[in-house]
Amino acid sequence: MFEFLNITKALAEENRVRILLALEHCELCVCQIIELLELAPSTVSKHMSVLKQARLVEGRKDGRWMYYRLADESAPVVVTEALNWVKTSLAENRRILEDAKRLKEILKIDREVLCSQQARSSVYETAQTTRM
Amino acid sequence: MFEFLNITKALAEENRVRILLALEHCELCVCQIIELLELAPSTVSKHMSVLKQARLVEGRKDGRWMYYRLADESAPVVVTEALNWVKTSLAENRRILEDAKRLKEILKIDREVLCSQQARSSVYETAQTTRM
DNA sequence: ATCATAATTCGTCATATGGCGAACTATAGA
DNA sequence: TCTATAGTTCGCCATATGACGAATTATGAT
Repeated sequence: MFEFLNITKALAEENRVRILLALEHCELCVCQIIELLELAPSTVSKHMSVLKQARLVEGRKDGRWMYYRLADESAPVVVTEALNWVKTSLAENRRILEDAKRLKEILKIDREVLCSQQARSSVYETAQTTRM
Repeated sequence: MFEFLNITKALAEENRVRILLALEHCELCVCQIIELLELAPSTVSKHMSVLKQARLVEGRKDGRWMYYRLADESAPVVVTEALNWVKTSLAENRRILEDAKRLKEILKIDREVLCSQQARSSVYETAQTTRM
C-alpha cells in the first residue's frame, strides 16, 4: 500500500505529471525541466525526488548534470502500468501538447547556454527570443 | 488535466483506496463504510464526495440510505482504466484482504442494527462481539 | 405534524505539501 | 588549489487536506 500510495501521491500534482510526460520524449537534465516548468531549481529538485521515490523515474549523474528518465520495463508492474495509464490518458491534453512543443525548442538550446541563462535569471524571456 | 488530477488526488489517500476496493465486492451504504473504516460519518461522507467528484463511484439514494458503487463501463475510459489499475495493483494487499474479511462480517449485520449501534457510539466493539 | 435518524455541510484544528531563497555539496575547469 | 556552477537540502511561509463534532437536511415512522 505504501508503494502504491507513493505512486498516486506523486501523480496527484500537475507539475509532476507534466514532468513525466516530458520525459516520454527523451531523458532530460534538471535545467531543461526547470526551463520547461519555469519553477525554481529547488522546487524541481524536490519534485524529482518524489517521482524517484515512487520509482516512476530513474536518475543518472553525468558530471555536473543530473539526467532523469522514465522508469523502464525493469520497474515494478504497478509502476509501468501507472505510466501507461498516465500516457494514454493525457496524450491529447492541451497543456501537455504545448509542453511538448515548448520542449522541442528548449532542446535546441545548448545546455551550457541554457544553464548560464538561468544563472542570470533571465531564463524565460531569453529562451522566448531564441525561439523565433 | 483537471479530470485526471481529480482522479489521482482521489487515489492519493489510503482510506479512499480502501473504500474503492471494498466497493469491488458490492454496493455499500455509507453506514457500512463507516463501520469498515471506523471513521466519523462526516469524514466518510467527505471521502465519498471526493470519489464521486472524480467519477470513480456513483451514488443512489434509497430512502434514508445512500448507496455507493464503483463506476461502471459507462464511465470515462480514464476512470475505468484507473479502477482496473487500482484493483490489480492491490488485489493481494494485506490491508485490503483484511478489509474484505471484515466486510463479510459487516454485511451479516442487519443494517438497522448497524446504524443504531453507531448512534449509540459503541459501533466497533459491538460489531466485534457480534462477529464471534 | 412531530420525532428519529442517515447522511451531508460547515467550522475548526492539526498536519502535509508546494513554492521560494539561502546554504550546502559535488564536480569541472582554470 | 581555487573558482564557478548544477543540483540538492534546509528553513520558512502560504495553502490544501484529513479528521472531528455541531448544525443542517431529507426522509421514514409514529
